[in-house]
Amino acid sequence: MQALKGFKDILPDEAALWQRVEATARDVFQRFGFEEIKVPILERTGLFARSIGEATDIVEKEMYTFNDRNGESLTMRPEGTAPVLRAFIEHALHLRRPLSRLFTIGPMFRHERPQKGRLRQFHQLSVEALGSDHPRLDAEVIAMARQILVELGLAAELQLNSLGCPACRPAYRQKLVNFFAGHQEQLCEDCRRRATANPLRVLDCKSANCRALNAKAPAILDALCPPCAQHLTTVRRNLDTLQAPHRLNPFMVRGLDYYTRTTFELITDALGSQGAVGAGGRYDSLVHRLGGQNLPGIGFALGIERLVLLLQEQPMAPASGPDLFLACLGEAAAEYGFTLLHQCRLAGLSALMNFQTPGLKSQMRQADRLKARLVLLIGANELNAGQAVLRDLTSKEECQVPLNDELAALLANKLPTPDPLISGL
RNA sequence: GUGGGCGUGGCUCAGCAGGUUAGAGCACCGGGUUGUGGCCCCGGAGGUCGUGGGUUCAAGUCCCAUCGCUCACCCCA
Repeated sequence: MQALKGFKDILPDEAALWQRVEATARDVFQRFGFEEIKVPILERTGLFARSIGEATDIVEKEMYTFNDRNGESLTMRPEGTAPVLRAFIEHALHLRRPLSRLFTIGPMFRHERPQKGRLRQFHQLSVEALGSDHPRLDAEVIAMARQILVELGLAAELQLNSLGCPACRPAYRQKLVNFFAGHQEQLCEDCRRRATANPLRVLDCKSANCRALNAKAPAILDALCPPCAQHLTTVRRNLDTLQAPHRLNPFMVRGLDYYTRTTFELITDALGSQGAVGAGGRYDSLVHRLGGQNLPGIGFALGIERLVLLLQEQPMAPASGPDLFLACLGEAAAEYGFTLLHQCRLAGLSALMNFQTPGLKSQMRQADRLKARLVLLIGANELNAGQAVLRDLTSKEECQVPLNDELAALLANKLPTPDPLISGL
């Protein structure tokens, strides 16, 4: 038995990093006024077909889609925006606040060939801000995405582009089609196909010939209508105000059809061929397209696996172990220790003991390998004397402590330095 | 879907041009005088060499197939 291709178990060591990612993100979300929303993993297939776009790769060949027992076509969500917007519309959240700031954390599914930083079940921090088309919102959301990386101690380049709106993009698209039609022989095989199907895609082709040609192609930034151009300018100015350095990348294209105007990516070179740790953009007509009011919005997603990969490349602080290890010698001591163990836990300590009660040396070694801070030694002598030996594993200091009902509280007081990150949750 | 690399004890790997009981490091368990850890020393447990077929007197080592992992392409967080 083994996990499915592209599906991965997250073992405890790695899970610790996940917790750090989530805790950091939640903290940032909270400060920016974003609230959590939890939505289902399974949705009707039509939701994604309508939102992501019928002709996208995701919808055409990457979705986990199947019929349920009623014959209805269901899909494991390939991204977070569509389900969140569905819930937003279904529960009329726009009536509760003028601007809804939502985030969700969870698994997404795409049937792709796995590679570094890409799995069939992957996880995202997904953010949506609904109800405003103000460029300050763009800047705020983008700055928030960046801030999560900053607070994780990660570096990434922020790239920005605008894809225009229904007023200007179709015309630009046509200009591109015409341009590429006149230079077909200079395009790579893939791009000849893209040139008509999805001409924007040609712009981010990696082949040298295409890139050379792209440099001469009509630029989207020149084709933006005045409102879109103004929007982009203001977003950039606001990003500068927030001291969020960014680079304009007119060749940046998104894989989902619903984006309008602002798009952005957080790029790193440490993830193999997967450059983006996060990406997003504005989608001013999506809520309406999904059957809701005509409400603008903007969102982004950060790939948790990718963030964890980046964190793993950094020097890691050694994991901390339990506060206390109870080394019990003999059955009577173990019996006593088992009760004390529980009292210590109720008093707020993380505590462990070995139920088999092997030799003391063995238990000491175990305590050491667990990275326990204190060891309390209880044997027949201690039970008789009513005093046990408490050893600090780092300082090697030992002292006698009374075996009474106050002991758990006394031990809890001996450890006045809780981890600030954990206690802040 | 396409292409490359790889599949040996829990992990990282070594196994030379095919030849006796398949090794190491880490991790794990035990011991180094009777009740004290981290270093060191000694010992122990743990492997159908991914799977199936084939070649051969003999295959972890060669051939074929298959499965899986991995990296890249496509695409994407």
